[in-house]
Amino acid sequence: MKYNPAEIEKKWQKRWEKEGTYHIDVTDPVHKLYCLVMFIYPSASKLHIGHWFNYGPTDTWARFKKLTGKRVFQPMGYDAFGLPAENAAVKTGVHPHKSTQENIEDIRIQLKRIGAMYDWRYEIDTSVPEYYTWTQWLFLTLYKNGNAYRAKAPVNWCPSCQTVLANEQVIEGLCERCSSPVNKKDLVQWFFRITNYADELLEHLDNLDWPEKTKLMQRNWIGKSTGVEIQFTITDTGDALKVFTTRPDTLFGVTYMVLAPEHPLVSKITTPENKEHVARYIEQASKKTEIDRQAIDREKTGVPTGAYAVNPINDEKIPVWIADYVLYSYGTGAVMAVPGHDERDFEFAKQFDLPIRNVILEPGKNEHEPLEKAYIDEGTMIQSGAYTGMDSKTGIEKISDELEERGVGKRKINYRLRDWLVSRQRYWGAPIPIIHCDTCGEVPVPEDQLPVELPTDVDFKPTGESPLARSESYMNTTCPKCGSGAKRDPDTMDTFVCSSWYYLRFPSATLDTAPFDKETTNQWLPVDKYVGGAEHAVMHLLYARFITKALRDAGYIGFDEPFLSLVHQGTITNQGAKMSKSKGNVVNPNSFIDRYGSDVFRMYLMFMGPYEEGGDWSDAGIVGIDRFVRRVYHLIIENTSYLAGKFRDDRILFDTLESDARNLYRKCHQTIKKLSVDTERFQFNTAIAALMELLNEISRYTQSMHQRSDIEKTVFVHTIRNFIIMVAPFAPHLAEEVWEMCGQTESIFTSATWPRCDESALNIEEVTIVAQVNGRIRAKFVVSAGTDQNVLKEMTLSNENIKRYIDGKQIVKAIIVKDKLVNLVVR
RNA sequence: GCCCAGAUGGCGGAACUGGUAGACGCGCUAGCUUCAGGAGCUAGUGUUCGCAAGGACGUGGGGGUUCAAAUCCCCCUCUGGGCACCA
Repeated sequence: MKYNPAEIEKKWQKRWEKEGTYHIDVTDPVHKLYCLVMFIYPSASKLHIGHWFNYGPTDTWARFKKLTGKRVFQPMGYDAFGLPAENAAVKTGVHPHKSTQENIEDIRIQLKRIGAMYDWRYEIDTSVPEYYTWTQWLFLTLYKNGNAYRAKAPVNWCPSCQTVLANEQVIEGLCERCSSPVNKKDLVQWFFRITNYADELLEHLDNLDWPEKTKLMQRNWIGKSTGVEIQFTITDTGDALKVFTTRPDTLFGVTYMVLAPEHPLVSKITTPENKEHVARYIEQASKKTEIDRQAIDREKTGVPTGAYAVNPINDEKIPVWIADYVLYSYGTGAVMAVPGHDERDFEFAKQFDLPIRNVILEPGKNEHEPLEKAYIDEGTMIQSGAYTGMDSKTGIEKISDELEERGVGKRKINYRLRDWLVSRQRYWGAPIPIIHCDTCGEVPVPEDQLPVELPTDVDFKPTGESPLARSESYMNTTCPKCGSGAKRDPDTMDTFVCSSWYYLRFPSATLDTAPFDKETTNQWLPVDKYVGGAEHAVMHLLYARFITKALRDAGYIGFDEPFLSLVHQGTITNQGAKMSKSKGNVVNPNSFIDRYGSDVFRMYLMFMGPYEEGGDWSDAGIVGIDRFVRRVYHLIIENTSYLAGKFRDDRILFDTLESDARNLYRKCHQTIKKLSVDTERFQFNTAIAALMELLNEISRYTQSMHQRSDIEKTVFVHTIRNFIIMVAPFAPHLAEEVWEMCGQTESIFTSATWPRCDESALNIEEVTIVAQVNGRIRAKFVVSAGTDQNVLKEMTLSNENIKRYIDGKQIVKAIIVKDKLVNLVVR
């Protein structure tokens, strides 16, 4: 019989579905394990290799855990709101609801072909009212707790997408979606107060089993810095000018001040003769795109305001400038410039011929040498009044103390993280459940009036104004408070809001009275293993952590973190480039599934290399996995007479085994050990290699099966049964089929348990000793393990080839490592 | 510019706390088989010198530590990822 994956895979997928093999009863949390892959974005109707690489291996891990006795909950859903669907709709005229639902239909069929353990009864779709009702509930919950607010702020605007963007969605000054240059605009927008949680988001990273790289990215994004807010005084007006610095030790080196062009004090302190220049500069700065502003190699620009400020440490009068290298959104929007010890200030000072003062002496340098560039590290304080001679580290503390005592400074912590801008001027998203009333102001839609349904009869062409604003029937409503006529909020939510809480929804996917059942949620969450792309390191993953904490504080859940353990699959590239439609290098998995089957394809993806590294796509080796799978299939067909027969006995005593039965048994248990460790750690490539090694050994063993003794046949059956169970997570359909051939009637995933390693069989009995002379290998010999060091030395000395290298020489030293090597050092 | 990760045969990749470099697979070579299919089996396969025994060289480049380095330290090159005037 020939291995026919198409037939076998169909058969088992049908049977799993019919029997509900992977159904999980969420009311019973005993041995629960919540394994989650990032749900799918259904913008295109085809699964690509990246999806398979995400879902296949994760399913392997989940199946492994199931076999070890866990009750694995593995759901799947659709992140269905979002710009790509809407942009496609603008182009094709097909309504995004229609295209999204059609895509989901296609995608579901393809997902099922993977043959993963998804419990489809818990499927979710973020774009349907059954889901977004609760996205709106989430918004209102944050609103009630002061974590959602509306404010006017300079925000990122994508002129192509015609909407605002969160900071996280601006990549190098370009829109994350469409790569257009992003502008700043002053707009009233909705924000989530993620900065309230900045410190906790930073601190809790330490407890998470996440890739260090990802934690580091989040730490950098949060960007905590400790310093002092120092108050300078504007001489003419008496206004306080506050600046934040991490280097109060350089305070004696301040030679000018700089305000961000947007700083409110600018208009007040600018002297009449400078008004025109300043106004022109502000005008120009506001027109720049983020790219222009951020280009680091660009020359610094700025203009003096004509005002002066007084340095509180030495009463020195210094000029105040405005320049766009100072960001209004960070700290106080103003800086004290220390050109001697800050690269940016140095560059600016050079540009405008401002004085540069050396106040931190670099170790080994002469105080009177002029600075060639800013010295930004620690050193000895000089020209610093009473602080001269102090090391800068101490100086930071001492000067901070003095400023605090005198009431002109305060220690402060600043974060780079900004509040999350969640409103969007687009159509295909969850409407913001707020009503604007002329008398009552902002009024939240009462919960019992949710959902605020997204109307379908809207012209969603992007114009920069929210499409919903054009729908009178949508916009006009009554105020829930006073009953008079009022307007709905015309914006929709960032799709990252939908995905910031979906993991909470899964176990309660069908619940229609609440976003999630409190008890079930607290039992099944946090997610035990979360798998998805590293591109979400700071967006989705940070948002989800924040939402979890906010809901905890609102009293809905009893845990701090949503994802205890995180794995990122690597990226599969093609010819070195990320696969994308525009590059035309997308590889369609379907041709491989048709030819080799799902088992072979997913296993090949796992065998290609380390899971977390990904790699460049090549189908060159897939035949290797195909051969492996067929060899397994044929090996079992040829031996069913033993497998289904009387040789089943798991109580084999290793000590009674001899020769190759002993070796096979040992190999079997070595493999069990390796598979258990490697599969747990997502090291699928080496796990599969170990399975191949075991198969090679079994094949050799079976060549003389007919003349083997009963005990030898028993060892064979024992090994092959364990082998099938170990193959099962990697090639589930194949495993079911051969398991059935062995006379089993129930699914391997419900009837088998992951084998336990017989430690007594692992003792290595023979070892190869490497004999070296001066560190170079000159001979090898096999001895039994534990052979005495002196014996090893004697054997080395008497070795013919070794003799050639030591004759006539003096042995200075002999290094002998038990069971490993002998190294003779001769002169 | 700064931070992080990496570089191993013709190819994908293995290698525990420094102790046989190249597991496993692809490819290639030879042989055997077959109801000739994109099949199976056996042996070989880092480079190089040699009939062989056995040498020399070898983990991006250069230095170092050590009896011993893919592994530890320093410098450099390249590749991938992140941040990008955050004071």
